[in-house]
Amino acid sequence: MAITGIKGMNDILPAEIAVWQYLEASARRVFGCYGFNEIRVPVVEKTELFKRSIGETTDIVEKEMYTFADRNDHSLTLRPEGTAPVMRSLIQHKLFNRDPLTKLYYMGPMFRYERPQKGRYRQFHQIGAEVVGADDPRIDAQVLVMLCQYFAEVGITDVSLQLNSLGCKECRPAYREALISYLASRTDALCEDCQRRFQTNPLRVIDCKAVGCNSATADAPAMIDHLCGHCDNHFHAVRRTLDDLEVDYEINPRMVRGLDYYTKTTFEMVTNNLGAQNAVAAGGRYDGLIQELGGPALPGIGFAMGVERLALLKGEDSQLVEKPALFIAALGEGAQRVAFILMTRLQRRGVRVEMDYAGRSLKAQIKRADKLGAAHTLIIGETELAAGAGVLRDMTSGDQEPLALSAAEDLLVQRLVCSRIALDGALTTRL
RNA sequence: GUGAGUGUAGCUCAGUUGGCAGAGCCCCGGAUUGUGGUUCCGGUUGUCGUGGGUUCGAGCCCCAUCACUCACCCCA
Repeated sequence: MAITGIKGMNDILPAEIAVWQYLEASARRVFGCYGFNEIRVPVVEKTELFKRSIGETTDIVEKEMYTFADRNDHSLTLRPEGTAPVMRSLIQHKLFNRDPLTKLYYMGPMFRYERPQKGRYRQFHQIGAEVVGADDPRIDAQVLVMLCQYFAEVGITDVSLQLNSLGCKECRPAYREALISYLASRTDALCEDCQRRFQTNPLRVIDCKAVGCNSATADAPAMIDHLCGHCDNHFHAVRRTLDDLEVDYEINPRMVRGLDYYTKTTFEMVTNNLGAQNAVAAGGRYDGLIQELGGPALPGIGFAMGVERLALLKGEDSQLVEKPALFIAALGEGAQRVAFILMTRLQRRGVRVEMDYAGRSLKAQIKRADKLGAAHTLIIGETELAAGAGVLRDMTSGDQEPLALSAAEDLLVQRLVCSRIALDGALTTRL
């Protein structure tokens, strides 16, 4: 019996890696423009970190974490999300002392023990960004603009940005009480889950998708109508800035977050094209988190995107697959020897080159060149070898021209590097 | 944790009332000397998820088990 992988933890095979690399490279490029720098933190942290940040009573902490004891009986957890580890690192290394405004991004695997389904896996990947040190509403807007630009640049268009405010520790408790008393008057209409949780986590009830709950809470009080003066001003300033920047968004007063640390501005990028899952990216402000984790009272805001979900939306794009610039088709032992040396020299100089090693017919070799998507094929047979000139075939047009073997290396480097720049140009304009 | 569905070639899937294990794609070779994409011809590929049971005979019927998928839930 062969050993298989673990449920919900997937291999990303060469055929699908092009999209992943594209999504990651695009994030680096776009986030870089906004002044973000990458940070890499471990995949494992002390369990306490997630309990303190995400919240003891959240589903993630209660039943979804991969928690285990190491050989010294310390409780460790595979990170279920990225913000808490990044904040831990920021506090530990006092990054806020080097720069009052810290902008970080990260990408990597996260782990949650859930039943896998479409767009939801036990090991999944996030690309996230965090800004620490500013509570200016323009920062909220900037983060949202950056998020929207990312989606535009990677060509994922069928999404919408949902915006809400969850208030702060000044105004949320009062709202919570108002919501509980509203819900208490109509518990009969709520689904089983909501009847249980309306006391512990009433905000979750207005986010419930059960039809009963949905209609029962239709005119429930909304957080955005109960914001304190400060939060209300902040929310309006964020909206005004987004309007100035012509960013499309919808206010969704029922949107709630699954992690306890969120305050004020919260948002989700949602889609209808992911089956039961509709969030591709989500985030918000977390003004109390850093202090809660033992750091200074610094405000923060950030988001995370699900890479598997982005990849599902993006789909397979053959244009993203790396193709050889050249295939060398050699016939006969002497030609194969020359071809292998030439191929290696070109590879050393940065050209993607392929050849055949099985001594196949010219027809079979050209067929393979076509299949690999090579832009050109250099044919070297006995006659070419004797004449000292190969035949360079343009695989798109079918045009062929002689190419002196003595000068082939330099000519091909020059030519194929040029075509590579043209290809990059095409990719850039396509965005 | 709950529910439903599906397991047959590398991939997508047929398989009749229980009677020799199939197709398409992929891969390999060929269609007058050494030229790809279209077409035509030929070929390779199997623990029918696994273990039991019924039967002269099981891919098909029965029991168990495992895996996967989707949904609930939750969320990126």
